Amino acid sequence: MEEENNKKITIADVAKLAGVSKGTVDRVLHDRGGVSRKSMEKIRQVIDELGYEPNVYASMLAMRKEHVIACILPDSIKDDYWYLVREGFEKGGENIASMNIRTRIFLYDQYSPESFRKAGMQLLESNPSGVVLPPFFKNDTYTLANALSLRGIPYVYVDSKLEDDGHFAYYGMPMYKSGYLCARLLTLRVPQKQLKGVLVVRIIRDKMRQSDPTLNRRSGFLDYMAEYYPSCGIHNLFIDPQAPKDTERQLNTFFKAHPGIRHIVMFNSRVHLLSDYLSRNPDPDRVVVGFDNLEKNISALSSGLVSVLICQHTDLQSYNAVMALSDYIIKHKRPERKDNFMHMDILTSLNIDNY
Amino acid sequence: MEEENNKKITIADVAKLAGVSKGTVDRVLHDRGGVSRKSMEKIRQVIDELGYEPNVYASMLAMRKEHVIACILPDSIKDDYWYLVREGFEKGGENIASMNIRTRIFLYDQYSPESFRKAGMQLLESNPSGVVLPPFFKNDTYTLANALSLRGIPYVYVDSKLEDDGHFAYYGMPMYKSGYLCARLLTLRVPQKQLKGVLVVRIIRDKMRQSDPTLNRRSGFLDYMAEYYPSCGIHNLFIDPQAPKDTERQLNTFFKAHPGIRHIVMFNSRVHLLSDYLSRNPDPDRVVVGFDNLEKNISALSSGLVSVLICQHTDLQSYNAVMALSDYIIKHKRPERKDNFMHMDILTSLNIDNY
DNA sequence: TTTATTTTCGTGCACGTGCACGAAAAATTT
DNA sequence: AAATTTTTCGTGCACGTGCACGAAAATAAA
Repeated sequence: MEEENNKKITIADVAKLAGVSKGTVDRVLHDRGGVSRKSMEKIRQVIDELGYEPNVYASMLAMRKEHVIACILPDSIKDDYWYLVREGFEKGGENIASMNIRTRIFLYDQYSPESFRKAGMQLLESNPSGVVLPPFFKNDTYTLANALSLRGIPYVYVDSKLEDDGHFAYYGMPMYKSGYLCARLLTLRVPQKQLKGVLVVRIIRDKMRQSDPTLNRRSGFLDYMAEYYPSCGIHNLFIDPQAPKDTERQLNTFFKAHPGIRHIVMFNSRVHLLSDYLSRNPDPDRVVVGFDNLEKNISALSSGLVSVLICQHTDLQSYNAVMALSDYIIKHKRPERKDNFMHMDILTSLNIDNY
Repeated sequence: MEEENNKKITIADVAKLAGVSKGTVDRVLHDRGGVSRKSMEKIRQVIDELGYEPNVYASMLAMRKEHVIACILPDSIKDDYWYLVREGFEKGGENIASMNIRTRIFLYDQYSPESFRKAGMQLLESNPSGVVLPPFFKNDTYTLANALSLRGIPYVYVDSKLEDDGHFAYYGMPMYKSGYLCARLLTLRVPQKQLKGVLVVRIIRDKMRQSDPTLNRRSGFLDYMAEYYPSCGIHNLFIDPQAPKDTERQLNTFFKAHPGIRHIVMFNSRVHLLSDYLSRNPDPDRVVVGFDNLEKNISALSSGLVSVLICQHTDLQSYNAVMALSDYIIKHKRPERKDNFMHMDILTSLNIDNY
């Protein structure tokens, strides 16, 4: 459409054709004010007449500001769920390092809202050009989001998302659907009358975190079961991640009481907590479905203890978030879609390579 | 590790500390010769002493050359396999357009090696800075790859790969494994004695293309079947994509002769060719497994005609290829791994969204 | 009309690198 | 030693944009 004939159009070209100086063109390009209505209109017209597009390189070179993309995260051990988020963020950081955009991570204690607020303050002080924001404590996340909005700093939700429309983008998983899919994979090709019952293993957690996305997943799961296996019993077992011994004992007693049940599911990312029990009580007909590609889960999958993992490329979420922000910083481009739901990947022992 | 204290190190800094001019530093940075051994060593030393890293923006700004990334592709109709490759390539193109790197596609007729050679010549004439190269005609692809090597132009294989180590990178699928996985998904939770037989639908194709990657997939499939269902019969049916009527008739006669068979598989990307027959002869117990996320396949999946699709994110392959090449052009960085095998995605009707 | 104030705009340098041109230094030939 | 060739190197401009400084023009106040 535009004339591709030769050279790129520069600010100087626009200036000449509009009969002003490049300084003035620059002013309208950046809405910096101090331009008469008449010149502005003329310049605007010339700009899209020529199809002017700014030169990213020259722009970044001239603009000395050092950009920082920040992320606030629970201080997690390795191979935790949040560690995946972190890895993706850092991967993105490496990618844009040569673009002169730095990344910074602000950690907090996931059992202390106080520490979250503190980390949030530090994040604000670092004056970032963009923020990756996985919601944890609902209210405090709101507060932080508002503070960012106020300063005109774009923030991207990952993992889950608050009811807030001021965000720059969102990368996460369709939680409800993932539960639905989970139920399907758990019961695939199992006739109705043959399904004796299902065990849902859950975690005793303190209620600090006001919003737990896996609850939606649970709804999806229960809805599927109600639809296709209405008479199937759903048993809940609450375990404590800190006490593996107890877990194994609890499972033992449960299965002694319900020998017919061979379908197990966990809605959070810690299905690997069952590994000990499962490996000590092998059963070829058992089906175990879990979530998320933690290393421990992956190895449980490849050793056959877990049948299927449903993954959401947790690391890709934060990676995409970083890239979207850097694209905005560099090219002033927004992502195609504001809310991006990741694909649900089905992992079995046969396709875990190259994930 | 390096001192982050303040400013970025520039060529001028290096020059001063090495006691030379920036021109000389530039010469060693680009291996342009004309530098005495002594100065060179000194400069090299200073460079990694200071941890100098070139400024991408300044570099690209100063270097006026217009970069082109090219791709050579079969001239395909929409919703063909190659169309996915093309989409990914173009997507990558949009992404780097603002970086002043253009993309160009050279099309050829997939039934004419002659046209491939012609397109290859044109590609060379366009003097690209990088090439995305899906092998088709084996020998001619070799010839082209050699020509590129000779000119120092990096080329990236996608889809499949020749036995050639001069390539810059490779993005493709583990074909053998995908066949293995396919067999598993086809027979999942089916007891040995219950499996009456399997139908493999294949395509009569002219043998122009000397290398057909789906043959590897077939081996993987057969190996799995031989291992887990040694007595299961594998039937082959050859159809002509140009003659849908014949296809339907062939399928009808086949299933009249083998009423017990309900497991169907296709190794190429055209499982949608079976849609007509399948929709006219519904059978809830039938299992159909195919490959690749063509639009037509996707809709066959979501309408329940096809049970499972194994996908390799064909578009991501060429997309990644473009990004890898642009990263090399801009930042002189090579991808982490030379040969990259894509993940095999398992698609069912429940997780086709957001793919 | 003159002066003060505000609005509008032009000029010019800086950003860090690539590269051409030609000068200086070293090596070779005469 | 002088002249010539080759090697080595320094200088300076260009790339396109951002922004500060101050000048010019327009407007308001005297």
